Amino acid sequence: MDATELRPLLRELPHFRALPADLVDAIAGGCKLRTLDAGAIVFLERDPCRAFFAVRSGGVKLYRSQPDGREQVVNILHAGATFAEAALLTFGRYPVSAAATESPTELLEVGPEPLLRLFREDERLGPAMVASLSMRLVALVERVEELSTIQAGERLARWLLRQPSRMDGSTSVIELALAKKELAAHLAMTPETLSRLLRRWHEDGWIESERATVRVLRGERLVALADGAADG
Amino acid sequence: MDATELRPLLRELPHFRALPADLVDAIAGGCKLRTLDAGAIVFLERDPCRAFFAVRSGGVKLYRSQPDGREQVVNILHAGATFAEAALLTFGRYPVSAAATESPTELLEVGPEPLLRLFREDERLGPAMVASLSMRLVALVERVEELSTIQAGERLARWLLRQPSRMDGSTSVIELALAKKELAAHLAMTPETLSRLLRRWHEDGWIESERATVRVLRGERLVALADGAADG
DNA sequence: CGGTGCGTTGACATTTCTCAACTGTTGTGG
DNA sequence: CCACAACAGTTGAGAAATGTCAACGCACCG
Repeated sequence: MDATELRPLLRELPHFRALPADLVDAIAGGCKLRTLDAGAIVFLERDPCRAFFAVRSGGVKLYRSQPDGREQVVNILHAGATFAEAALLTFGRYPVSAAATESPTELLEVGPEPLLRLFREDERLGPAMVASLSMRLVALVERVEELSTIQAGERLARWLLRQPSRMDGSTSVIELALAKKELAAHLAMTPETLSRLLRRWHEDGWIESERATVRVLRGERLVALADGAADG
Repeated sequence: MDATELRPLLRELPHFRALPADLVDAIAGGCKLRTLDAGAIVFLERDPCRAFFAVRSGGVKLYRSQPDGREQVVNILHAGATFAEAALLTFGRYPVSAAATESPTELLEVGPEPLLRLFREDERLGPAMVASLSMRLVALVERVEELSTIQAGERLARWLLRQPSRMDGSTSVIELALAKKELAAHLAMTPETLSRLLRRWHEDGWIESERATVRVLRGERLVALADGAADG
């Protein structure tokens, strides 16, 4: 895998999309490709930060291990996403742990030198990274907003509304990118509660749920729930 | 208020701390000082972004208005904090609303031109802003982690542990920077639940709570709760 | 001194969790 | 290719935490 093959990959990343070819080539020279099995650890929180990563295929979860042994999943990333670039530029230590969730998962590993050099040499990289960090910040703010809502059904409705969906006639179809167990944790509820919510909405006749697919027959119900309507 | 008076103020800001004096002077020339009463709106979400702000005195809350009229407080800022700088560089629109919470609240308003010029001219500003954004990102991740915990007492314990405190003998004293009503909203619980938790812990004899002051007599109880121990 | 709003308390309703059992799917090894 | 193990998901019953509603005290501000 040489720089020629890596270049189109890098150009897909939000941080580098706007950069000229020669700079992308420069950074491609410092990359390594890692292939992981599900469960493999990329790094642990508090590890010294040696590189940042881009997901080429598969999936990666970022999580924090809690003192009682539970783990809190902070984010789940798929192809095209990058992570830990901020840690590389600032803290020197990773603030979260990262592990692959699929087999195989291919990661592009970018060391500090090319990135730091780039940062100095191209003044467009700074604003680009600020932009991409800002978008994550906004996404996190939305997640906080979502979690601050007290009713479990409202949290789920809000989450569903923010998922990418395709239309099939008048029903919108959402493919769950997470296992239901993980989705439940993400929404601060138990898998049982998630299961019961989906069942109740199904019995009320306005969603269909099969495997990892949710079909919303009446979107206005979802919006009403997300806006705080009691779910009767 | 001329650049000479503004300079020491700017040097206190995380983004500009490391910059040489001449650049700070340059940016100080583009600043305005605004004095607000409690409740005054600084900007509304979706407003076009004209400037970013630094808090000189008083307090500012960032919040999102929800469709049903409730408002979700995203953050509360005091002297030394900056906000909206990322929006200024990237989105063109504010993602949240901002309003003063105290009378008087003094804000330093920094327009886009000096900041953008600085960004181009000094390659240290980019990494500095990335660093400061990263710290906010980490703080938000911690808040998500906090909110993802199901037990209200555990959420409160975690929040208390992250607050600045001064030691008084073997007890740590925490001054609440928020009204209890707002703290409850911040922790996704009702004011009643917050009140009952503090009372129960007081009856159990390991905290004292008066007005906006909480004295933790036995810190290990707090840590145990934050680590997921049942609160009996 | 009277209002306005925060904070507290109690009684009650409800949601949500916990625990346990069961089902279905997936992947593995014989 | 089948049997079996492991695990996600579902369901039910009961318990516990937390929200709701209403009333009251208390501080702060005009």
